[in-house]
Amino acid sequence: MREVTLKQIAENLGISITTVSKALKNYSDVSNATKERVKEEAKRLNYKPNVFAVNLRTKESKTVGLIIPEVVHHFFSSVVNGIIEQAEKKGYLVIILQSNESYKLEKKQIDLLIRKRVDGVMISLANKSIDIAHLKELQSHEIPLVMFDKISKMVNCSKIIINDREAAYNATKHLIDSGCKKIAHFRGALQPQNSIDRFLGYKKALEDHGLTYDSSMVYLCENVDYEDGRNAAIQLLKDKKEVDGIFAITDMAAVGAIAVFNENGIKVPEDISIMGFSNWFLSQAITPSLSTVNQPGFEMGKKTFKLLFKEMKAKKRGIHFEPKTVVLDTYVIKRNSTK
Amino acid sequence: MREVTLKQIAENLGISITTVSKALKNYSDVSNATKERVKEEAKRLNYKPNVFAVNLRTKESKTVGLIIPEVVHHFFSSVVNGIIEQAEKKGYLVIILQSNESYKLEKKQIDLLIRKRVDGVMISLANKSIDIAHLKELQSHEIPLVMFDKISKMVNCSKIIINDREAAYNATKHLIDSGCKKIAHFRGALQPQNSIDRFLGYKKALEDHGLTYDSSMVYLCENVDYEDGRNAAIQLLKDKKEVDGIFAITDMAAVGAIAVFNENGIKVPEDISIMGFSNWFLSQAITPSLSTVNQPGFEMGKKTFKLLFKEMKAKKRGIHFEPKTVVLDTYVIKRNSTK
DNA sequence: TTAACAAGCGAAAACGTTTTCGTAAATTAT
DNA sequence: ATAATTTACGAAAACGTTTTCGCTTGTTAA
Repeated sequence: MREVTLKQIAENLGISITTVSKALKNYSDVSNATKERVKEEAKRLNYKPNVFAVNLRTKESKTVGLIIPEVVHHFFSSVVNGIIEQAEKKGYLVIILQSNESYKLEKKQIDLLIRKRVDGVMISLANKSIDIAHLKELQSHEIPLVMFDKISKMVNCSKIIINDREAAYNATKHLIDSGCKKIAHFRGALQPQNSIDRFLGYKKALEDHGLTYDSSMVYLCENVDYEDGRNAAIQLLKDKKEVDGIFAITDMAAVGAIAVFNENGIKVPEDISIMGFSNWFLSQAITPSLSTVNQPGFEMGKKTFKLLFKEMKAKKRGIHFEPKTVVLDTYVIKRNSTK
Repeated sequence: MREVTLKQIAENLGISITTVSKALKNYSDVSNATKERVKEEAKRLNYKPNVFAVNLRTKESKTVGLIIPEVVHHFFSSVVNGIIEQAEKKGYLVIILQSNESYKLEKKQIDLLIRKRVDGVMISLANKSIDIAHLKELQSHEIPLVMFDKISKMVNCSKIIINDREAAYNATKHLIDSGCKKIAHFRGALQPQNSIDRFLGYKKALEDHGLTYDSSMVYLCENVDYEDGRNAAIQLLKDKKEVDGIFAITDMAAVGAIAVFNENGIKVPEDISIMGFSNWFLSQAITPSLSTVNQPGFEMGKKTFKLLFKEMKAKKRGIHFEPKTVVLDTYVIKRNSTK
């Protein structure tokens, strides 16, 4: 049973391959009668164009690449969801790669995508990605690039982000408004822009509201996960700081902290208020439910692909595309971990 | 700036395209001297083979498809993680599609993957997939197929599963061993095999240990999520059943139930023991931490790709591959939601 | 009546690789 | 010395499309 090709159809109908190809693509120099005959035969034989040949001819793969730090992560999987949904609508498939927060791996995967000749790339940077040579390399191949969430200001491309600084400011302000005077911050690693921005938002909020910033109130959560949150909370208890509020860089870290306080008979929010970040879907399921900042992952994914699509389309038509930066809205969600 | 091709290299070196191609692939009928010259020039020009042409010629894409019910799901994202890691090691890229638990979408996506001429497909079925015509279609195109987790016995292909029935049996037995006499079950939808198997394991465990099975003790959780777990628990309270143990089909449902009991002053595990299923990574973070059954997602992903790889290799060599079914181990994890 | 034009179709090149087969030169065996 | 074999290379076909350009017809305008 051979694969059915244009040639096959052409022979069956006694016409040329050219005409068959044109008929299927509704070229105007094919008569309606022939078009119908061709389409019917194509359907009868269950013809499916050989994408390998189409790719070679048209020089596009109708495939895009996506690189994220980790797949097993609620926020990123939400983004993935938004991206593949939107991509499928436009007839694109998505190849997903994981950098595991490693620069070396990220570099390797960019190279993989270049070799694969994807039509575009979306990326959220690994924490350890200082160098951006690999992204420049990508751009030198004229492959459209869009960055989201964890971006680098050094790369000239479209970006979809939230205003981390403002969001963190509002989160901290929420703690202040609810009466907190001594607010600690569980911050993320030192490199990532969003970790820096959230820290700055926290600091600015304190300063704007007459609270003095104290660097000893800032605890480092390198991996911003549950375990880090636990450790930071334990350290905070050891330090015997007078703290009545914590702004944690992620919901996971916040949940870890809550667990430690629960175990030690410290009441949340009576003794200490806790604010998370991301609105992870189960932050409402823990006890007490977690106040947090909504971070719209699904929306970010949709928007990211949409922008990439526009850029790919512009490139195909040979017109210049000026990179855009889109800032998505966030808002504070008050639950029971704050007063 | 033109793309660099074999032709380019050949012209630079004054030799034929054939020889260049062979040199890069270490054919034995090219002298070492020429090989070195070619490789050096290739490196100098940063030559990258045009995959479109390679695909067309070799009839393979070095790409595999993966269809899962949902991306935003801890278990599935763990599987994805295992799959893409393993695939990358073997030089394959992974296209991920989401069926959203819809048969229609699943069918459409199988069709997409056929058109894309992927070298193999991995799938975990949507709940509503009764019909398997689309999978037969896939197989008629001689595309290797491996199913995992949510499988259909009607399809003759390799499968990676856990023994849901046995795992559920052990989970229920754990409740019985800890002294529970009246054990309810929060079951999943009626179609999926693993939902059926977990129910059967629960039932068998009761019967084997002198407890009578009572169908009114079985609550339906269609989507097996947090909300469903809450609703089932609320219904159970309304029913005023004398229940001292619950075996929930997923950790999510279990967590939902715990939340309801917490809110109603019912003590877990003193008043009622709760057993989950999956070992979702934060089931140890809630209060009380959740006893559950470990479901090895990452391992399942790795194993799934490995098996697919074997089958693809066999196909390439034209040798028959006999489908295998691999059953992965599970074990009960005792935490604080059971006595 | 001839010139101009439109409609409908096909030949052929091109995309860049892989692989089969042929052949000339160099080497070894007789 | 010739015959047999090995070594190293290249011509050319093939993979299945897309698209340009040219060639017939038949139709309309002058």
